[in-house]
Amino acid sequence: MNTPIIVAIVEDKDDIRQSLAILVNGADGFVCKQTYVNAEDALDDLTRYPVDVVLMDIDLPGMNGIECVRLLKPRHPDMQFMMCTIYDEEEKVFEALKAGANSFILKRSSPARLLDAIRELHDGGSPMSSSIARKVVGSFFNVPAPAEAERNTELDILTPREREILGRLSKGYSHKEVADELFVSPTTVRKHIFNIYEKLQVHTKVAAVNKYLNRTNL
Amino acid sequence: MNTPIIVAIVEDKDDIRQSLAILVNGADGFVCKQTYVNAEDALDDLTRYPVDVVLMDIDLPGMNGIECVRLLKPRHPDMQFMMCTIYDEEEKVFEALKAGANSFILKRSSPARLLDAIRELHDGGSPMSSSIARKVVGSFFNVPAPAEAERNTELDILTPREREILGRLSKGYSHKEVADELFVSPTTVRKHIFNIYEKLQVHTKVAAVNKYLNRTNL
DNA sequence: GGCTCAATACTCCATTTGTATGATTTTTGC
DNA sequence: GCAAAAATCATACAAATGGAGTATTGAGCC
Repeated sequence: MNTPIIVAIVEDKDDIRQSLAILVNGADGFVCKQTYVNAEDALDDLTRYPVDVVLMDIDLPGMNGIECVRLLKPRHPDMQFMMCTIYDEEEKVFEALKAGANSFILKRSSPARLLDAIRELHDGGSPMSSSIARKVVGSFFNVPAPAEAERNTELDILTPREREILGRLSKGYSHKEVADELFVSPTTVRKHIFNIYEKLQVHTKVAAVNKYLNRTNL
Repeated sequence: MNTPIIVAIVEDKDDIRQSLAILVNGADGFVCKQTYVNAEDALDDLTRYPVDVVLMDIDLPGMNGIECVRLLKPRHPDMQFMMCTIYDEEEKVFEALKAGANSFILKRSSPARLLDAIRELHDGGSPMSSSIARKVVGSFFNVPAPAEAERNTELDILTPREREILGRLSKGYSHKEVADELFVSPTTVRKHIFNIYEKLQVHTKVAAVNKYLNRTNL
């Protein structure tokens, strides 16, 4: 046995998370030292301390597992994400695939099957529960139009001008730089920003930009 | 065991075809009375006498297995096609999926796995060898493969502590809030942030967070 | 006409942040 | 054990930012 497969678990339910950890740690060739009860913690920690395979629950309090994958995958393309779900909800599956998930299993899968799946995933496969695979396979038959991304309705309450300014803030511009670009006074920009903060219920640039970029609950 | 799953086999190589038939007929709940050595015969016969599941070789003399599926599937939408192939050739996989194939397995799969797969297929699943699934899954996530070479190496030059602080900044925290969370003085946090700015070549929080979140090209 | 809203603009003030310089203690790699 | 890297803290100053109040103009609506 050479180096074990390093596994992380993101699952809010205590019993399930612990069972999974025990299963993984009890098997030869696997080790799991990183478990998380929510996506926020996982995102933060896994960015800094990547692992080989992440077992990610989809339905998490706060940020869901799919969002978490969407943020983590670009940072660590080699990290493999196995989505764990109770039901094979169609939309979720495709959403997760687009976010960069590599594998899908139903929680009712047997322990042996789960371990096999982790190994397969680590070896470059994409193990999937077959009912989920059916949905994916079926999507090819009817040439699906790539669904457009879900918008953030919060931004709708902003005026066009406010969105324009917020967009520039998201690039890291200062008040003055935005003002120069839009040919208005810095005071005006500040007033707009103040109004934006009120509408979005934030108090800092970074928080506002997070909402603008749909990263509301990092 | 109620009604057995009726299986047909389309495979030009005598030894493989016969082994498969023996395997299927020897197992409880399966029966295979229809085997074909080419796509033309299968097309003709299966049109008149449909079965539950068809094990279809892709590389056949004359008409290939994919063409055969393309013609048969519309006539019998409930008939399930399991493509059997030696290599997981990418183009072939997608071509077959579009033709209406439901399942994919590599010929080197174990007999037990094959029988499981047939049963799953009949039960509405789409069992796939995981390396094939990987191709399918990968087709959804269109990151031009920053596999290893051109990763976001910028974050690698940060120390763990710096990444930790940057992570908190990305949530919209102020210097003081970060300091309180990490039990250090605000001065220390500011020093870290300053060092981060130098390494990332930025001068504001928003710009740093953008790099952290890989959003360089807004 | 009167009303509302968006966009523009100003002032004043307190706080936060960015930059610079310097220093001490821990950790880590060889 | 030593040298390098990382983490810690301090002081100081200038710039940027967040917050509050006020005001003018023009567009659209009833």
